[in-house]
Amino acid sequence: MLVQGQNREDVRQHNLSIVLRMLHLRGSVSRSELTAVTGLNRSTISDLVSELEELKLAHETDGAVASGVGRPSHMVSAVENVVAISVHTEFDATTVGVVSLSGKVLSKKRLLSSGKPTPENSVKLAAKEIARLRSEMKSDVRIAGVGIAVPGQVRVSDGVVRLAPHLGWVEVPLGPMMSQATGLPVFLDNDASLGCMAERNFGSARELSDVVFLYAGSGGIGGGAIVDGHQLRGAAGYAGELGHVRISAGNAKDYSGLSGTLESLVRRDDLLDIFKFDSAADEELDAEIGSTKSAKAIKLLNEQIDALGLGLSNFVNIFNPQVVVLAGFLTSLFRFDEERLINRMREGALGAAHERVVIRSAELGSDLLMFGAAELPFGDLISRPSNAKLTTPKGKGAK
Amino acid sequence: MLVQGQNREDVRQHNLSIVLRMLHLRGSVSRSELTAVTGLNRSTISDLVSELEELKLAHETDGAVASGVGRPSHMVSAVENVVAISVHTEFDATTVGVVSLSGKVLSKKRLLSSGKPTPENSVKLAAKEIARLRSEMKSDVRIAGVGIAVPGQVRVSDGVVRLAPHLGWVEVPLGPMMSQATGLPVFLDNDASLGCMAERNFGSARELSDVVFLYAGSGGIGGGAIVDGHQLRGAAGYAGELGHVRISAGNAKDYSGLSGTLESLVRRDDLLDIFKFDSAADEELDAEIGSTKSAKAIKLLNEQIDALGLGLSNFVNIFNPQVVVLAGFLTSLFRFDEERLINRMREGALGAAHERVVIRSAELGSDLLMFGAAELPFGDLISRPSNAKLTTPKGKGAK
DNA sequence: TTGATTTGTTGCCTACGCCAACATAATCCC
DNA sequence: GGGATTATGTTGGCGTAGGCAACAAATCAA
Repeated sequence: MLVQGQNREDVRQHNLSIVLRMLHLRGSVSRSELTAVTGLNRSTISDLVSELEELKLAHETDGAVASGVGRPSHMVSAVENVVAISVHTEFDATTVGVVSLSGKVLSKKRLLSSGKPTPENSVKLAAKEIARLRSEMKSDVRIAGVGIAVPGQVRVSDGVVRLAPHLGWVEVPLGPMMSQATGLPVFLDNDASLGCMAERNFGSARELSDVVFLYAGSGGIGGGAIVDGHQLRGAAGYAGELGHVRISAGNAKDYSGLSGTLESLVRRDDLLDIFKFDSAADEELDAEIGSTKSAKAIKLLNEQIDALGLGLSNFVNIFNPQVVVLAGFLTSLFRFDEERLINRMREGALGAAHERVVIRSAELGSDLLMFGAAELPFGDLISRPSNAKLTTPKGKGAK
Repeated sequence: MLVQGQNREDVRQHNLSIVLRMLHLRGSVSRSELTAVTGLNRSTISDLVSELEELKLAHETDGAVASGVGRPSHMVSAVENVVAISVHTEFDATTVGVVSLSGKVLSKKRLLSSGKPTPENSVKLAAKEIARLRSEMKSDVRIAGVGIAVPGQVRVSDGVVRLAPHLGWVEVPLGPMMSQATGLPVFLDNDASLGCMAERNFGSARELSDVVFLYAGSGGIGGGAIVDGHQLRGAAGYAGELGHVRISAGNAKDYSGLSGTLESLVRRDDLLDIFKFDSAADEELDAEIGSTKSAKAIKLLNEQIDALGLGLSNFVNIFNPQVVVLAGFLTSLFRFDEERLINRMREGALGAAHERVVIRSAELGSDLLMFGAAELPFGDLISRPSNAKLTTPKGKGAK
């Protein structure tokens, strides 16, 4: 039982947390709104905001907002000079970006690598870019940490990549390695789980408590879910492998060697083949899907939509979400025939669960995993604002 | 965003809650253990226990427990005269029981009904029994409320049974009806979800944070899950329909008209047929399964085990639980060939997720849903111990 | 300008968890 | 058996942080 008692310090931390989280999610909020949402007293909010200002995590913006009669309320914002560094490791590239606590992607750079990336090379590549970024930062910037989105199963407890089939990694202690190379606190998680969190915090599932998220790229289908406001993690952090759910007795295998799974039935490569692409960006593929007249292609698209719809119906039965968010080329499938996908989903789902569920495309595009990975260090920061461990660009710890 | 601020009262409620919850779950706990687990100060625990005693929700037991050197610690227990009334509505019977806050099923009675039960008749039947039980209770008993386990989808927010196919109920406001008939606070939820919670709180998944639960009876297969310590509910309360997950393209339909679902492939009726039973209690069926030599029966059992294993592998991929708990005749399948079921589950699950998962049989037997349904009113009571609304047997509100 | 309304500020109050000192009841060891 | 040790219960006082009330400030409506 993880039932911890609460003392006064915990209360203060909790209240600071919820204020800071709100600033983080919405960028800036008026004080009166803070009192309304939190249910705390005006004077308490005032005190909390002051403390966050002293911690240099928030500041009052001049632009007061008049919402009708009465004295206008001050706007409070998260600062822009507290940042997280996001890393996304992929088969052929590593992307490194900087995200501000106020919820903006400040920079993003995709570093191409050739051949299968070894963990060592990936870390070296990312660490070098991080060092460069830090050398260019102003001295008043403070870094909350590094968040890494990994296309595979991550043991969150010790930062070990348990298995990343597409990268060919097994039991790689990526967290400790990156921490060693950068001197920064490092957090990692599965890419799709982080994508889910990003869409919930900043994208098309904002403010929702129950979300199912599916992301399909060249490496297969990943999934994530928000359950009652919390990210689905499971006992060891491996939960949410929605692409590896078996929905058919077929023999086609997915990237993990399982047959009949959603991932084996909804394959980007199959679409590339039929359009005779060697490789293509999502935008090209999307354009082709939107304009194709080929009967063969339409047949394949319909088959994929049917399989996806079946998978979604299962997830709806299991999670009863408010919204299903699709990302990657799944959005192209959805746009190709929205009605078909929705119908397939409804056919397989029990009445009550699907009644209100809607399907949406992801909003965050190529920033998705920059936002997502940044949520890991920011989450740590937000959960204990007054004990946060921040680092200056030059490497000194800063309070 | 449901982020509420916390004031001092909330802290007190929270601390009272966790102490009371611990008493409820374990029956009795020593004070020293309370301080250790909660992390609160000895004097604070002392104060909290006193308050719970004043509220007549807990009392100190004489039996001090010596755990080695040092002054022995007092045992604190939940009282036995605060009770919840559990109701389980089924196709052919309604079961009504009384469960104490200290975690004991004090009584249980199965009331047979003939023909499809209308909601009105079920309520009347249960209300009559509840009135009888109340008339027999001592005057110092206090009732936390009525919990109803319903074999179907329940909209938790307003206590409406959205759909219970086996009972033939659609949009039945069972909560308000029962509340009207008894004058007690009424809570309801899906039977399998409640079974899951019961096994987590008192059965074979005790103290675990991530649990998948499958219950199969004559009415099909229901499921529930515990995710990060919280019951899986979904946006409207319809989550956890694990029996209706499609795992095959087959044509057999389940009780909700969906084909290829786990429920359609693992059917109790099929086993009854093959053993030429008209109907049978789980014990009879279990004995027959354990002793059969019939090749046809063995083939069917293996097919069912394979289907179940496939379903479980999906749930393991999705939830990454510590344990999978099986109830109803699924335990017979499990016992028939444990190895086969485990292997099937592992084959379909990704390595990392299945490494540590174990399959267990439910422990609570026929008390399962009595415990489960009681958790609803008790959960309400425990979440706000000092504002609890308790009722005397004679119907007066008692503080 | 005056009144109404909402928000920010200030000083005081109080609830409740913590702490330290002491009392108590067991085991351990000679 | 009796002192030493150890763990727990008890008591009184302290400090912190959220609530509250009164007042100031900034808007809108006349």
